[in-house]
This record gives sequence, structure tokens and C-alpha cells, in this order.
Amino acid sequence: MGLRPTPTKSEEIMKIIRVNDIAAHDGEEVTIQGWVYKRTGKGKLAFLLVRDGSGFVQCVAFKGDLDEALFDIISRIPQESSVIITGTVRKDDRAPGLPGGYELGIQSFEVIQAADEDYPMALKEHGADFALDNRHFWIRMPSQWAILRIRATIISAIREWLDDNGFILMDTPILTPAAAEGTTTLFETEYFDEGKAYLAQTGQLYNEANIFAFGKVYCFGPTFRAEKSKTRRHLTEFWMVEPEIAFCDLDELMNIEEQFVAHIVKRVLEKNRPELESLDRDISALEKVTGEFPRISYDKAVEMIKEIQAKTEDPEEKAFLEIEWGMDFGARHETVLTQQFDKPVFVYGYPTQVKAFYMEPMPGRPEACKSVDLLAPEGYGEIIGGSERMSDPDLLLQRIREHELPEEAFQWYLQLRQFGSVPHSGFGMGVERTVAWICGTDHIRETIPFPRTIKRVYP
RNA sequence: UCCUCAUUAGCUCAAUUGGCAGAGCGAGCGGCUGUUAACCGCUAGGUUCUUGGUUCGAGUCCAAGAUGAGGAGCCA
Repeated sequence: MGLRPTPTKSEEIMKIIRVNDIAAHDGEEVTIQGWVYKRTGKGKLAFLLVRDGSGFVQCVAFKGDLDEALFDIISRIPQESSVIITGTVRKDDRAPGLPGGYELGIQSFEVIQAADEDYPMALKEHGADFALDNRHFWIRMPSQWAILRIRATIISAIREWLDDNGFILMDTPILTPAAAEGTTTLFETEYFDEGKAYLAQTGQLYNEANIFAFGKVYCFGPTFRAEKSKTRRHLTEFWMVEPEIAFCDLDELMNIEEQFVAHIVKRVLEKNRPELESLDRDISALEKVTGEFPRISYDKAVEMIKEIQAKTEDPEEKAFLEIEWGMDFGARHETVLTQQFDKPVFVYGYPTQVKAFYMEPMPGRPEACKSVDLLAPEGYGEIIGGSERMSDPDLLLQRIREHELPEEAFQWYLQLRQFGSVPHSGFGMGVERTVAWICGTDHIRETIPFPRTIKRVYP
């Protein structure tokens, strides 16, 4: 507040509100503190769309009501100038904004800083490169503002549900000694005299230790993958929540996941309806995400994809949909599969060979394992990957050797199975993919404030 | 790592067969009492990604490179 050292007399009595509360102040004289998002004029009228972080509201100045010099300042104020505006709230259906429908008739107007006139982010559509180079400004635009507010609700709902259902937050390390699933996709850093350390790509193995102390736990933090993936579904730094539960089998895991996801969607519908509407999200599609989700086996899913492929005429699409039992699903497979349902769908029992080493085999079917992915509808695909973990120490050691993982680094993990091993399960949910699905965003880079991709670490 | 595409004004894009570098938005100035991507008039704004080549002449054709995007593989 260095620009405004002491409050004036009038400031001491003014009633500062936030824009998202404006409906509660109809007819009152209030003050808002924010930034000029857009300015238009019509002779003796000036319209400012002002944002204050909580919403966007139209402020109107009429030349006849104000000192001429003040009206001149208002009608010339550059976009993004920071301002403090006092005026009377009135309901008006013509008023744009978020939530909209109310406007402020300007009575006094203080400029904190008049912005430079060459603000780079014009109010129009931008290409991806320009938008990402200007991410520090892009987040001021309503679409990005709406997505990031929904992201905050999703994160809050994640913690709320887990905290209310007996899960304990256990922060797992970000600097780790070795790969959980191979070293090729890890970011590497020097670690004093201990050699290399790696940025974590999962907290799961540590959570498997934590459950034997706390029963039900979750970790929630950034995750790092150095994969050279350049798609609309990939970031190199993303946030993942990973619950882990003792005495829990695959069916119980699916029960937990569907309650968890339904709660998150419910909270967004309660808290962020104006944001969803501003994004033109099909809200009725989200309202269907309740109750039980369909559960289909990998075997059934392969059959369904084969049927869809047989009906596909486009030769390129047909080639992408080619599948045989034993193959992992690609993005196209997930897309056509989820389009068959209007809720998230569980696919369980994937082939052992395409999944991680620590998953429990299906009873009597060692070629399949007790894994389950949750695929979001409308073509969004995998948002959760989970499994029942292997509890037999001998088989686990065998798998570590088969995958040629450094046995010595997994000693502590193997010891867990020797001292009170129980059936246990867990899953990881990618926050950004979940945000993309709920917001209906077509690219994951818009779902995190400052995305990190293979080609971008600025800003 | 592989495949495909793109790069022209601050931004989004045009530019016919190789023949004068253009528009809209944004910015500045002027006009307008209800604007919603306002509208009307005027002004300013260019290393056509880089380097080399072909040609009387290259934004356009050729070669190499740079940068970015989408996708595959892998994954959340």
C-alpha cells in the first residue's frame, strides 16, 4: 500500500465490498477496489467493467452527475488501471459482469495507478503462444479467472471430503532417492555428497508405509514427470492427490472413488455456477455425476472398442482404434469408450504387463491385475489411476526383479509386507485433468496458474 | 524420439499465376445519454522468423536452420 500511505477521512467511513456480494447491497452506497477491465463510452456516459478478484461489475458515470474534470478522467482511464470507486448499487438486467445484473453508479473515483497505454493483452482471442507468454496477464481474463477459481474449489472439496472421511494428510517427500517406476521420466538434481536426487513422480510408496501407522492417508502435492509428452493432456509439473487405504480391496476402492468424485462435482455446482456459465459449460452434464458409476472390466472394454472400431468408416480413426487384449488404451480408445456413458466410468482388471509392478494379480488370472482407472465422460479420459496393492512379499520381490528395478532402494518397501501386511488400495487423481473435465476446457495448460510444459518454463 | 502443421503491424489474420504490404481488433485524437466484441470519422504503427539460393522482380518458389503448436509413444 505504499502508493496510499494514509487513509483519507472519507475512506474511514466508506463501506468496502467485494463484487461477488453485490446483490446483497442493492440500493446502498458502497466502495469497490479493483482494476479497469474494459472501458466503453457513449458521449456523456462512460461504462467501466471493473474486476476486483471476486467478480466483474459494470460501473457507470454520467457526465451531468459529476465534476467535468472527474468525468474526463473516468472516460479516458486506460485498461488495467487500479482504482477505488464509490457509488450506489442498482439492479439492472442490462449490466454485464460476473455475477452480473447489478451495476454501480459512480459517485467518486480514485485512481491508484493509471496503467500504461500499451497493455499487451487486448480483449480478444489469442493464439496459444502469445497467451502463454503473457500468462501473467492472461489470468486476468474472465475465462482464465473462472477456471482457476473452479480449480480452487476442486482442491478445497478434495481436502474437505478426505478430511471428513477419516483420511489423514501425510506429506510425502518431493526429493526422492530413486524412481518408483523407472528413471527415464525423472527430473534429476545434485544432492550434496549423496549423489543424485530425483523430483517425486508419486508419493504412493511412502503412503503405503503411512497406512500402517495411520490407516487411511492422503498426500497432495506437485508431481514431476520429465516425459517428452506434448499433448493437451500433459504437463511436466502437475498436482496429484493420492489417497491410500488399509484393509481395502478393489471394489471398496471404487466405492470410495465414486463418492469422492461426486462430492467434488457437487461442490463446484454449489459454489461456481456463474463461472461455469461464463465458460459455457454444459451444467446438466455435470449434474448427472451422482450415485454409482458404471464398472466395466478391461475385457469388456476391449470388446466395446472393437465393436466401435468395426463401425468406424474413417480409415485413420479406424487404425487408431485397433486393439487386442493386452494392449494399453490410447487417447482415442478412452475417448470413444467414455462417449458411451454420461457418467465417469471405471475400467478395471487391466493386463499386468501394461501396469506398474506393485499391483495385486486377479485371483486365478495372473495375466490381469487389480487395477482400476476412472475415465471422465465427454471424451476427457483418465483422471484417476488406482489399484489394490500387492501384499505378498515374495511375489513383490519377484516383480521388482522382473522390472529390473534397483532392489536395494526398495528394501524398506519390501519390509512393509513382512510386518503386518494387509490388503490395501489407493489411487492418484490428477488435479489439472479433473479441472479440465469439470470446466470443459480443451487444454490442460489453462487449468494451472503457471503451466510447465516441455517447451515452457516462462513466466 | 517420431509424424504433421504453422511463423506477415501490439493481437487475429488476408495478400489470385512470382508483379505497389492489406483488413479487423487494440492504441491515440474527435463525435455520440445505456454500451454488451458498441458505433462513426481521422492518425500512427512493418527486419513478411533467420540465413543462403533461383529470378528483371520473392510474403509467395528451392535449401538449411530457429521457434512454436497439435498428435503418437508414455502417463495423471
